[in-house]
Amino acid sequence: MNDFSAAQRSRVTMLDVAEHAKVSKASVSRFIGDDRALLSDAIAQRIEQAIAELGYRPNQMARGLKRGRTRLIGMLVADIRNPYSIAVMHGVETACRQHGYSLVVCNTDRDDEQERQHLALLRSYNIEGLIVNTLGHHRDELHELHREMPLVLVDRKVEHLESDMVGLNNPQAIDMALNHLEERGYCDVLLVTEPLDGTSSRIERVSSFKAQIEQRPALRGTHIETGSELTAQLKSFLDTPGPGPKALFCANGIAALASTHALRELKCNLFDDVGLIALDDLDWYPLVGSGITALAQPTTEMGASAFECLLKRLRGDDGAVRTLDFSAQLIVRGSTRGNLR
Amino acid sequence: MNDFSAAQRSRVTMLDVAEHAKVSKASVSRFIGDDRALLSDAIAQRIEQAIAELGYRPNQMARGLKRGRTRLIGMLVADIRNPYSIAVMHGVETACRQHGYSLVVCNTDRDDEQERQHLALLRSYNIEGLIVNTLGHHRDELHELHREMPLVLVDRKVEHLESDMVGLNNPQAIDMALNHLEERGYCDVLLVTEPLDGTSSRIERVSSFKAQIEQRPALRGTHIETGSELTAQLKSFLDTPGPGPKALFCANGIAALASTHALRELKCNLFDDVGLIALDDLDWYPLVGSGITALAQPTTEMGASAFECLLKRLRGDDGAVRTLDFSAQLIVRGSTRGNLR
DNA sequence: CTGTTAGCGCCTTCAG
DNA sequence: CTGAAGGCGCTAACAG
Repeated sequence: MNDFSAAQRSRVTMLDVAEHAKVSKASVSRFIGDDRALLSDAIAQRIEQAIAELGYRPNQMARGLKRGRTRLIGMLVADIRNPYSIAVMHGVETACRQHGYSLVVCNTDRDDEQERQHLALLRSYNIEGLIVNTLGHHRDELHELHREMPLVLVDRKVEHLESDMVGLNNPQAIDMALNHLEERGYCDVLLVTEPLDGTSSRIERVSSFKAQIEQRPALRGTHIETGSELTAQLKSFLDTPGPGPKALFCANGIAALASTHALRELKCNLFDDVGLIALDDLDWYPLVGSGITALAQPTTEMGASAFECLLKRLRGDDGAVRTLDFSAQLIVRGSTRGNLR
Repeated sequence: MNDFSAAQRSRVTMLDVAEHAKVSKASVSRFIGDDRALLSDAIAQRIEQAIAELGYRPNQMARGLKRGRTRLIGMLVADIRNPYSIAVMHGVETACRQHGYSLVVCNTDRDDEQERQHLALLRSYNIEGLIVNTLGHHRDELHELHREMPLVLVDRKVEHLESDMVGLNNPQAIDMALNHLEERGYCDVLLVTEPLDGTSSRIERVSSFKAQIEQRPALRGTHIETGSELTAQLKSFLDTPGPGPKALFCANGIAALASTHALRELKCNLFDDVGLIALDDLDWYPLVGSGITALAQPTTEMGASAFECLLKRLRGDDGAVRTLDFSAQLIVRGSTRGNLR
């Protein structure tokens, strides 16, 4: 087996190609780049053949060094095990590839220090743009980066950072959920969210919820956060007599998972004892009890949009900051059938 | 807003630091690298301060270009939406970061052509090592890459490619599953797998299954693949009288998802009509019916091991090819309670 | 159209 | 211990 610690040096370089084809490096460079129009057919063919024979691959690092274009996009993700993030990332990756970019993903595990490090790291690799799906503390670093490259926020805002962002139209989604619950005869709604923790989308959802509940005399609304107390809190919600049929509204997939767990611990009959509607649409929603009604986010599309925002900026667009709000889609399943006993 | 298409050029470079600290670039370079022992305290401090004042970050691209070390690891994933892959990737990423490496992830969406492109791409970025979790067609490319850098296969082998690999001890896992089913009184086991498609781990699981069924007179075993016929095939399995209580054995999380879907379509009473044990342990397993019994893979650990294999090779280890087989862990839930009606 | 000449930012001999 | 000089692989003016 080879000694990789010293390897690399053997790779075929532009000079090799040039010599093999008996042309100058510049011509090879032109062939590689978009300047092929400036080459005679004869020479182009010689180069093409030399490249094929030698198995030459241009070194992106070197190109990047020279041109300042690495074709690398960075993405900062708070929690790589959150299906929502994965889905968005999938959209981003696909769009990247279609445009000849590659994606470097950094998972912060919700840790601020890791966010710092990753930010520094991405910068050191000369990424051309950054997609951020974390809390975005380290405002200074972020600002500095944003001076050097375009930036787009996904699902969460960062205060005092003027950048494009793509996310869900939260008020609209809340409206859809409450309309649906109301239609199905639920009166007493408990919003379950992950701890707010300064996450803008969570905060928005809670405040929209509160505001809209105010406007709907038929509904009563309360809200809690996931955590070790969740089961007890749900029990108390279910046991306390209310104005009528009860339903949970889970603010994302993680909350839905936790809530369903808790309901099972409470020996609830899913979902005859209590209704449930959840943001995000995970593949197991149909399998639980009578199936969980969902408000699906167009995650792939959102990821693609995030990349396209970046691309526009990279192409020189310096227009006003854009905010893209996507609409959720209601997918009705058994958990909001409404015929509660 | 700035013009990013032209930007970059403004970043502070090693020369800036050198001038600011009134030393030579070489000294700054030594400071950055591990040669700090060769610097006087006085000069080191001047440099340190200059770096801080200017907010200097070494350019990894340039370093990589010169030294052939990019601190970049590539990972090729067949399906980024498969929770197993994500879990492994999370392990890899964490290990990478702990050792100062970064991870470039490429998702092939199970497409051979994309695998090709991504392979070429990763090479062009001078990654130092590669983790492969795809079918690994394009043997030539892979061989060529493997001459240049260490390679480790995850969960699947590639014929004629002598490289380290980490995966599950499949025969052992099958043994655990069958033991458990037998203990619980099931006699008629249907293995549900994704289409084999040349995926070595799937093939291994099926052949282990067949071989071990032979050895167990108390069990009857058959197997099918997921696909549009799945529901019909399950129905036929359930309707055909057999030697005794029936159980499904899903060969991975995807198969478990599909099978559970199908069982619901068939109006099965989960899991009183039929038992179920599944490889992988997804977070929703406890939520379905009486809960799905799982054989969990130590995914994080497997990812970390994959990276450590790479690291050893990078550090010069040229010993024999290693194969790391991890053990699954049985997690018993309601789906194999066994008291079938 | 084609080749020559400088570097991009950094590391690494090789002399002081 | 420190600095000067050359080059990693590639691109971008310049000249022909």
